[in-house]
Amino acid sequence: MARTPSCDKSGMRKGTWTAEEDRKLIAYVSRYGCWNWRQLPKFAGLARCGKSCRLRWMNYLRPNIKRGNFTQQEEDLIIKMHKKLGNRWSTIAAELPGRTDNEVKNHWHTSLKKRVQHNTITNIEETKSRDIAISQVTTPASSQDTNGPLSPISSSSEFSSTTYSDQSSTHDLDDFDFLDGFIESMDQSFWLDELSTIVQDNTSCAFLNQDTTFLVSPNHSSNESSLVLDNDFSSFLDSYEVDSFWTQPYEAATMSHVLYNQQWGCLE
DNA sequence: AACGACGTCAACCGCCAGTAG
DNA sequence: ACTACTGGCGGTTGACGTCGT
Repeated sequence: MARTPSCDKSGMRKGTWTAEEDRKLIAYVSRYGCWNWRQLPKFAGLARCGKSCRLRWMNYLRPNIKRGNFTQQEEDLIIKMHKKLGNRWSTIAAELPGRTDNEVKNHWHTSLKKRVQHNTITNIEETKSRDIAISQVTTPASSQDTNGPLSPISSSSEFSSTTYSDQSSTHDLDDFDFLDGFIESMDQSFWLDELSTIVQDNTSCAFLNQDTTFLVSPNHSSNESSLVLDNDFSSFLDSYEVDSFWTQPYEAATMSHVLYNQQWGCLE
């Protein structure tokens, strides 16, 4: 069986995201989470591949993303960690609350790399000057004052302390406060209450088993309401020993957020 | 005003590791 | 052990804005 392409060439939008697409993605992920990025666009009503949605959410729409210029402290930390780790952008970004790996990577390539290269060249030149000065000092004919304001040694020391200062990071590594709030507002009782209401109203297709509560569609109505279990609905029912179910259609979005087990798996 | 060079950054692409069946 | 699939990562691209001539 051929592997399905990560992005469907036909009908999938590419390029810059519109405000409407952003709104749909925010609304969906904020409420239902990222239970499956590949399936998510269908439920969120987006003509995008899952990969594109994930990227947009992670790099731009996710709460607590810090926009704007990098602070001196952030830049120092990036330079220091890049020197230590290389191009491990996600690891570096993890030390910068609110910054994404993409943002850190871009900032490195557009700004910091040049600065570091320039400083390295400057440092080499200063080292050469210092060596020359030292050789002149050790020459019997020389009587220069090496502690003067233009001393290469003091200059090099200044470079070292300002550019590669080894400041210990005091960042709070727990950058997922928004998820804490998300979980608090959507605990298990929330889901069960929500579902019990639906079931009582008998307006949706749902079924229950001992451990898990699902809301599903048997593919009898519109395409929109039968996205997950179309192909193997009967075996799915069998596998969960369904006690009862209803066959009215419901909105696809409703179904997806009731799959709370996947929800917890995503957030853990 | 027009144009090209350059900088920025959102987004895409391909690859890889982990996982489930 | 193998295959299919997913999320994540880093490299790269291209659209857009800014600046200098």
